[in-house]
Amino acid sequence: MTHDTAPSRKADTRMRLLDAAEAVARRLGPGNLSLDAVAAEAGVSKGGLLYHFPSKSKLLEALVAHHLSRLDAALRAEEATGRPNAAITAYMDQFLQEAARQKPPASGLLAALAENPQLLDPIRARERDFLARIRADSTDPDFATVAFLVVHALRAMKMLDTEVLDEAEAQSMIGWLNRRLQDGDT
Amino acid sequence: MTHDTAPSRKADTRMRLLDAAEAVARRLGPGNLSLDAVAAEAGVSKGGLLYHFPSKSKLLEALVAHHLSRLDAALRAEEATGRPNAAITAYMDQFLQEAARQKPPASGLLAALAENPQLLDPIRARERDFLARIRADSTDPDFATVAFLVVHALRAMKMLDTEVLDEAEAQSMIGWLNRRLQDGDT
DNA sequence: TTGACTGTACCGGCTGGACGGTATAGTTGC
DNA sequence: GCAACTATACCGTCCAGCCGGTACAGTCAA
Repeated sequence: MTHDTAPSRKADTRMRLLDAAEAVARRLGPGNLSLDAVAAEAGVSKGGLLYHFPSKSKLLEALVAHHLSRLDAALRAEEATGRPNAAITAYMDQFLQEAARQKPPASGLLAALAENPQLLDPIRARERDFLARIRADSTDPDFATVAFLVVHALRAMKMLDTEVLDEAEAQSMIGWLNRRLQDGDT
Repeated sequence: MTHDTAPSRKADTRMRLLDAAEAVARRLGPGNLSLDAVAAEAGVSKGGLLYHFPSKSKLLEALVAHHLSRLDAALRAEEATGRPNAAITAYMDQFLQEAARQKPPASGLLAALAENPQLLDPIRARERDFLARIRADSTDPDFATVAFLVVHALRAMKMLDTEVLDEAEAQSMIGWLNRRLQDGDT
């Protein structure tokens, strides 16, 4: 029970706790996230949880940071090509990949929002940054902004489990935008 | 202090309570909405609050219903003209009007979501309904869907206090969409 | 090599406060 | 005289954060 072949037991437990927090938030509702429930879900005691995250706020903060770093890493790689419209294209691709993964990105984010809206400040800042980059390197800033907003809406719907458009419709929507982007009409 | 020129004291108090709930949700965060805080904000005793809404769940339900009825009334009126693209045009106009009003629509909705995501089911259903109508009476369903999603994104951002685009940018975005709709390009 | 000591990772019980809801007795205005 | 409240007290539950442990791996000195 005390072997340690994994790279880091600590990092693994941290990750399990973050995953557990998202699962619980999705199951019980963003406002009903309790530390006890998270600990139980992760198979860790409450003390153990508080060892890794000294307060609930820190846990939610980590949840936001984790979400951000995943998105950011995926984007920077794709965006580095430097072609025109690279930023918006990467943004759309990233969404498609994220959507294709079975794991619903689900919202520990909503739990963070429920507890303290300020926790989402980093996300707001990053989103503004994305839009600026998207407009900067696009051939048609207005249209690129439209594409950005469409992706934003699709993500928001997934987060809220809304499903106004199904998977296929969302994909065809993205395809439609991509085609317009390459045609470059004004 | 005890004048009563309004049509109904009961309805007035109900409205004040709903407004107070939204204000508190915005100030304390959606997950920190307490009945005591709402009663205090509205200048009503806790007993009075529970007289009108026998449980917190009922209050949140009423918040959702209130939001829905306002949106619906505004839309049906504008949509009744029967012209092509009437639905999506009405949807966009409605957003602009709502945005122009000083009152941030703010989200008692988020409070409802935090407590129990199922409370938003009526909103999801209505949103699906809107999209269906929008596609049905539009000259270019794909483009109408894009417009719908853009408005959706702008609303979501307002709700989350994101402000990625400012008022003027949002308006110019809507204007851009409107122009495309009237040109009727494929 | 052994025994004292240290730091890390984690356990689980407890407490104090917040909050939803109940109860009840009184008050005001139409 | 009833509907629409006010005022206050109270109960039970939930929950964040705290704290005193435990297990164990590594270190280092004698």
